[in-house]
Amino acid sequence: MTVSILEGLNTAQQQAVQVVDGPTLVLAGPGSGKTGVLVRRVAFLSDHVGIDLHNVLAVTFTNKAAREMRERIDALLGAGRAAALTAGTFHSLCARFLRRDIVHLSRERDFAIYDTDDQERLMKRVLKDLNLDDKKYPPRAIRASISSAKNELIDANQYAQQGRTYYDEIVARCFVHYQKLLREANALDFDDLLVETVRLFEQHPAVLEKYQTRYRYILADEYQDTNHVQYMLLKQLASKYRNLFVVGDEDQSVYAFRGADIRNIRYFENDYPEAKVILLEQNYRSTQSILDVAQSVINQSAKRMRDKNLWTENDRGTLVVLQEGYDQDEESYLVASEAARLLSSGDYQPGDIAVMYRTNAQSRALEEALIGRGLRYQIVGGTRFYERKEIKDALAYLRVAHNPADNVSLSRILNWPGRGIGQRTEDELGRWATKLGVPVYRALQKLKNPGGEELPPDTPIPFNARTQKALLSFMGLIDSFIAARHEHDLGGLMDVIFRTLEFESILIREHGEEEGRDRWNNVVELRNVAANYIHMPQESQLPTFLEEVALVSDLDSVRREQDTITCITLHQAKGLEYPVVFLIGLEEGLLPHSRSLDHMDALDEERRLFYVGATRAKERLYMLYAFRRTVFGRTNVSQSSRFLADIPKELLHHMPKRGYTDTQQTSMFTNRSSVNWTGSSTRQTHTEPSNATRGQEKQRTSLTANQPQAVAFFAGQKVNHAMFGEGMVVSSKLIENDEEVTVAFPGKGVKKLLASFANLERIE
DNA sequence: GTACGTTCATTTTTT
DNA sequence: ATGAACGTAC
Repeated sequence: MTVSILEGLNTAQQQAVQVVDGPTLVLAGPGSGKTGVLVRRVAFLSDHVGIDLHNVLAVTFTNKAAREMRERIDALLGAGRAAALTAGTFHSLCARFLRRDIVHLSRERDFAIYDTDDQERLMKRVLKDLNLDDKKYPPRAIRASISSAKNELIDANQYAQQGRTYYDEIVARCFVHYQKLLREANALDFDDLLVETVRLFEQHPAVLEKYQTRYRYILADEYQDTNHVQYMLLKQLASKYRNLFVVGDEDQSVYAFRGADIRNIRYFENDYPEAKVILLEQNYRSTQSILDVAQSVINQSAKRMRDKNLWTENDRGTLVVLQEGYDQDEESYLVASEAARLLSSGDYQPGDIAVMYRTNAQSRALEEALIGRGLRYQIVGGTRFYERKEIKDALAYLRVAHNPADNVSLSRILNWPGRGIGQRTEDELGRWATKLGVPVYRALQKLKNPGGEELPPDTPIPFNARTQKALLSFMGLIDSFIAARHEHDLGGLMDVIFRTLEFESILIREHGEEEGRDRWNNVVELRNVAANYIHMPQESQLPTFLEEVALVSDLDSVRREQDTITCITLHQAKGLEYPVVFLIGLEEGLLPHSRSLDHMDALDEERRLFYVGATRAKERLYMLYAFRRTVFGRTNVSQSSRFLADIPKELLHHMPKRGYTDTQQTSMFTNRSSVNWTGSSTRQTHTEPSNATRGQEKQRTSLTANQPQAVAFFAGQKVNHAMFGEGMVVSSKLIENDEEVTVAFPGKGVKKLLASFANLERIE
């Protein structure tokens, strides 16, 4: 039995798998098989050491990783065995702990979980209450400051005490009030989930003891990405048995922006001086060529604690390709062409190919190019499914039905769909509720029943008759949903809500026939998710659903489809691997991102991001950048990424520049509205090219073929015009028997000119 | 209070 | 380029 668990592992891997007791730090390079090690270690503990998996806790980076771990354990040990294992992200685990032991917090059992958007809405309320100008103090920034403070386990009082600047003082005041409103709404934000768990453990040693005893063995993946709270949690949980097994790679630390601290690796060695340190340096994933390129970039990293010596027995493989596109459209066009070429060679399937980029915005041009080629693709992330407006609105109704104190959700739906309750009324309502010291919902209840208990009889109701009527009818709606919650299961409740509101008609009224339908389809998809909860007792369906919706990221639901090309951000790509990888947008300002240019640490993180991207590739790596790029509708000449300069020339196959392939053609023919932006981003895939797209392919081919003879002007060329003076050609294309030249004239703008009329003079 | 037009800010990256 | 936020007109 043990043999099969250790089979095919190298010495270091076997060593890691077989550690029984004591703290262990595994420093694992990319592609070193660390997931396999984690899985087999769990299997080993179970089958060789005889540990009940009920006593094992595995912290993973995504819920998807947890699910995959379970599947692989089942595959190794037999179906169902992994069910006993506790596995999940810090956030889901903490939510579970809190849910179970919430009695210790002086709060009701059920709490709402506020995501970033909810937090920001609440922050707006905070600023309003404190009479602060949200122009001067952007809710986003305040939210971010508070979030980082929480990640450092700094509470509002401490923040107030150690605040130095005036801005800190403002944040401190917001922090205090923000927490107050959160508690009133019976809500915890993302950060609170972790912070409150640490506090729970601090204040109630018995509770901590319970978990310490239960989780005799603890494993944590992606340790380099833990922040301070997470570090504390691990420390608390592991302090009894000290069987903490962490796996990480400082070179792949790319989450400093959310508080991740690489130093946690060093702290680990301080906290557990007896820790075994195991290095996994052999890479099984990539070809030597790819690894060389990745190494040459990461070796320039400013300071690394421990130089790893990554090596592989894999073949050298094909050279890494470097190519410049004229602009982002051509860059994408080149990607699509090469992808199409690889696919037609028969060596690869769409699922073997991934395109990676720094920012989500970069996926647009890419998407158009892929559609233009009729390639199937999926965009991971982007606008996340659960962040779509229609989904959030639908969820808000469910959340209020579950927890009427949830003021943020209530305010979201107060006037959606429009029912004559405007800003004035909402503000008034908020003030009134504050005065009464109750959640808005309770205030509304009093409006409904003025004779009721707590309301002093002489309290004036601050609304006129019409407004009052609107508010009361809203209340009727909410109360009917609250009632429905007890009569129906989750799916039934959704049906009631969507039918009563006439959700579909609202969406169509607001967004028009086509987009409205798309949005409604998203809502239907949400409704379909309810089916997953059908086996649960009715009363726990809604809370469980709401919790999972808040904590499950889109990446968790990525289906690894074999027939779509994956488009994904570098961050999300961490931990994944593909035979073919395109890294696009390798330019100064993008990678490294402009926001990181002034900070050395941030710059280093960008470098690691590059490294992460490059090491996702197994067989073929393409690196692209564009000569010019349009950002915010403004076009600038760009410079290739400084990281490219760190790669020795001989490691690259530098593709010659192509003339400007007139990608304008593609955009012209691509009917933008046919691109479905509203569908669930990870689920939706472009299936087959529309007729229009097919026709376009034909035209495009013939155009490209004729172009060299026919086009007299090309991009980048300098020209002189009688009226506008000197300018530079942006693009040129054939129109019937003439040529339309787009020229940028400095100070005079971009003009479209017909070659036969404009009398353009070429300048060399 | 809403409907429309205009301005303006917006893009890191995520649980 | 796109969408949210603000202003003016009903």
